[in-house]
Amino acid sequence: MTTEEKIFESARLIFQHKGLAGARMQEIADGAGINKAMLHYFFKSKQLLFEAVFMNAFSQIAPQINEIFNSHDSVFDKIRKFTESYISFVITNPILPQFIVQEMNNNPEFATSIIKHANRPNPAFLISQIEKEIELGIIKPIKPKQILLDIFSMTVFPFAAHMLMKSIVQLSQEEFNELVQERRTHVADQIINAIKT
Amino acid sequence: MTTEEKIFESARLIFQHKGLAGARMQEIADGAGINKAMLHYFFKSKQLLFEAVFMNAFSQIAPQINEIFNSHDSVFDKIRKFTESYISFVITNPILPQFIVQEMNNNPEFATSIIKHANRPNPAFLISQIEKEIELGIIKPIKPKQILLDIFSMTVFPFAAHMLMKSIVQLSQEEFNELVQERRTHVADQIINAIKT
DNA sequence: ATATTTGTTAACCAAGTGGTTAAACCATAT
DNA sequence: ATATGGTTTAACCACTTGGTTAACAAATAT
Repeated sequence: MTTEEKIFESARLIFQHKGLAGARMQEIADGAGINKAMLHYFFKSKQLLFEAVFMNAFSQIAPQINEIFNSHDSVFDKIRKFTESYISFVITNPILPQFIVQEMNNNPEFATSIIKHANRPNPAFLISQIEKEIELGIIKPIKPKQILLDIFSMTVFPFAAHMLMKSIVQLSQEEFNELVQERRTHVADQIINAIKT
Repeated sequence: MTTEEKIFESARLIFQHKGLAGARMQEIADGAGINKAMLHYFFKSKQLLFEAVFMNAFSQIAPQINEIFNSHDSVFDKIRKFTESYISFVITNPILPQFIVQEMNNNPEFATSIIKHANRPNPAFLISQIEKEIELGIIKPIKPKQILLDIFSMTVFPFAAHMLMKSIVQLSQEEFNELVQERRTHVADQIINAIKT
């Protein structure tokens, strides 16, 4: 692993756990096992190092969404594939959703500007597909964007609000892990049951 | 408004927008229009001032949940009442969910210790009620805790992940506001349609 | 009236912050 | 071998951070 990679990895861990404001350059350097000056040698400033980490995180999340949303499956199949693959992915990267949510909220100007450049998810095709299936009588007449909010909410929230959910629903870590595994199919079942005619 | 209240209000605004790590004592003092020393005079330290704000936020969220969850309504009525009243509440306090979620994730030791003392929501009664209605054939056999996760996810996530949802689902602020208003009934409809036999 | 407690301020402080610099290190090309 | 380029470090710097102090003002109690 090159020094630059060691820095990036350490920065990723610390930024994702403490956020931009909570992270310390010295701590990132210690985590990478190198001198603090190297951070600036490779990444110029804290802000730019953070942006590298954030862009990387966001670019891991975005393409998956487009790939499935723009395929040629039926809406129900898309919902099944999306929740299945997305929850599987997030299970292996559980801090990612909360990191992206948090930094987009805390830094809205920066976040919105970044996302215009990145190939952000585009739900337009899926939305028109839902409208068609509503006309065909396959799906109940529900605003497509409400359905999208439902899907993302049920998929992502238990990870983004990990500690809050553990506390409110009174879950042990094992119980949480088990529920979240089951959600790979549960979420699609719930959504489809709710919207099918 | 007393000086202590002015400090608390200013601290609330700044902590909720920037988090514990991002907030600056000087900025809080400026917001309250008083000298920085007064913060320590009334609240001893940044950590304690933060905890006062956090506790207050959490105590606004928690009791509502218990009140509805432990009433004598049917499960479906509870779901309708909860989503309706909770979304209405959060519409008037839109930063609250993201604040609580963020600080609980960034500060897990503190958060879990706080919540033991506060009268945290207790879903035990509602869970046993769901189990009963499953046996009676009113509700499909679904793990009650999955249903709870579904309810909280669909209710809270659009607020907690405000910026992300606006970006991914491509919502203007007006569109977001409209959808969120409709969600007061939409969420209950979706959940009930998904779980009723 | 006067002592005492409570509220308020400006000035200060040590520790930490992100960031810089100049010198050293080290591989490789000449 | 040695000049050259990128890599790495220790020491440093200006500035910000949360927090303190000592003096002062303003109520309040005596």
